[in-house]
Amino acid sequence: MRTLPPTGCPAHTGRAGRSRGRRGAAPTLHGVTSTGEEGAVPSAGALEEQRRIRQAKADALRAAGVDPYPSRFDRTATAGELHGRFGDLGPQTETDVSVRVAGRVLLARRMGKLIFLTVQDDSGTVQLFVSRADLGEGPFDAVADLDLGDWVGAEGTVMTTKTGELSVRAATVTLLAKAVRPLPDKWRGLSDTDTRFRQRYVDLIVNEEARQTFRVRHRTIAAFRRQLDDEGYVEVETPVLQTEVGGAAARPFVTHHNALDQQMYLRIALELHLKRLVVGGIERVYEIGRVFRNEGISTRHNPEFTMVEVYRALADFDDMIGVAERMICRAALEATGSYTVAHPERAGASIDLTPPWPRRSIVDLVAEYTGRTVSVHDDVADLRRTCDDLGVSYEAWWGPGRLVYAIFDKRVEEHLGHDRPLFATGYPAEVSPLAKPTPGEPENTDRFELFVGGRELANGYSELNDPVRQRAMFEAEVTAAEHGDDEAQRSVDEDYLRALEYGLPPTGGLGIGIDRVAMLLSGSASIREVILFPTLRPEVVD
RNA sequence: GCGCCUCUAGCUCAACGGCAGAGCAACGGACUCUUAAUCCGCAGGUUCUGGGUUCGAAUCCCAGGGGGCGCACCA
Repeated sequence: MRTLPPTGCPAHTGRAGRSRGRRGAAPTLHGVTSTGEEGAVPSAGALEEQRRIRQAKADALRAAGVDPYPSRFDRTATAGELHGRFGDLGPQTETDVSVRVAGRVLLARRMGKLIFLTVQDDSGTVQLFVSRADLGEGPFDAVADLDLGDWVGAEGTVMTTKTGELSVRAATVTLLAKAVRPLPDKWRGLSDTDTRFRQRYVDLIVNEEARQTFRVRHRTIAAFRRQLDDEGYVEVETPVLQTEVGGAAARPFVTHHNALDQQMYLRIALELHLKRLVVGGIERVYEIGRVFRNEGISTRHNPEFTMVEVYRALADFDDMIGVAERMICRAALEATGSYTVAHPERAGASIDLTPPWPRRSIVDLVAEYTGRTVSVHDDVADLRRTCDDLGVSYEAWWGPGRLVYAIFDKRVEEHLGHDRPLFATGYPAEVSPLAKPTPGEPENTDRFELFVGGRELANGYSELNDPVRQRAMFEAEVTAAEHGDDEAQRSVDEDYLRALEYGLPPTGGLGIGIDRVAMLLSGSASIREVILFPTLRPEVVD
């Protein structure tokens, strides 16, 4: 193992340490804190006191010629690498392997002339063994002067302590960045959810579960990309800012472009642009991107969330069921290593993701869970009575398709996918304006939704590619909007129809809510746990 | 939007009509193998804000604000 030359100056952090514990030594901390004691100014409180003290340490270092925020540090090993390479070293072993590690000081155990620092980097934690005999008095005092939260770099040799703890016996310790705010309680961590989300950086420092959740999210997205790449798809990016939104039923966010003096919207779905690309000949295409829906916030809804939408020429909804299954199964294996995941809401229960997943039509499911036989061919009056019986509310202008779907949505979905994922199929055309009708049955479409743990995770269908029928469906949406459905599309997307008129091949489409998959695979009960910075009310700063 | 719950030191929490407290963090000190180190000492408060009831309010009431959960919304 190579020993690195001592590029760091051993006295680096040592200088300022002399200001502590030595009578009459130059820049004392007290000299800096002696301001702001006026009676007119109320006590700044414990936080201000701690920040003042830490800032004074940084100022004292600077005055002594040491930069408390230096530029770089040559690290040769991470904590994880050290545990991987030296994890089986017996107790009280000294090696001559020299390494340079860096990270944030999480814990400090000061034992007089010996200090143990627990330092955390991206890969884990490792202990620094700091001896006054090794460093000399000044540098040692500087280490004693470090605060929890400071970033440090250390050069030293790999060793284990009497109790077998893998450590780096420090020859030099360098302050890399001074933290002037204190960390939360070192044992209890940070639990206030509002603070955890607003100050996610602190959450990530002190809560391993938070770090793990976002590792799962990253692996999920990476697995989706790999699977689609393996199947020959092209990843693209389409506009977020649009003058006309469509592809989903949702209220959009409205914004304004100054130079064009044009009202614009943030997209609510990826669908219509991706299908334009299939028209253009990109036969297998997908996008992973943020969509925005101006709706309520809940455990399962954030106003901006991430979807992957996938379109494949010459395929139908049945093919897309396979794509969805392969993507989510791969994500489960790569993110968690298992097809068995904890049920998000039922303590102790688990869900088995082993493919293939069962399929049922929504009318079968309605019959099973409500005991009612319904059909899009039923009279509206009969369906309304069924809704009344089941306590499902509806609007006067709804046709049979909306009524059947409402029964399924309100009384059935919550029961689905608790043991295994379930594909529900056979959705009414009235609620599926972009889906291709089932052959010989124009009131229904070749569409599916995937349910896991009572939640909708994915949605897909054989894409409607007949421009005449698509125009009729759009016009029906505009009518619905005029009836007060504020989630229906308000105008006919003429450019999209023009694209269809150039010929969209038979195409299967699929959309998966990535946040919900991340929730499932990370065992998170709230969508806010899987979004780094979820939407919150603005912080009140006083 | 509606209902219920919640807000106390930097963090995690007590006190629930009668002197606002503890642990950790901080600060001063002891300590050369600790593991949330330990020990001694010392400080830190607009009890979310504003009203009200009361001899007396962190505590009870009203209004407002932040947050959580549920409902509604979310093809």
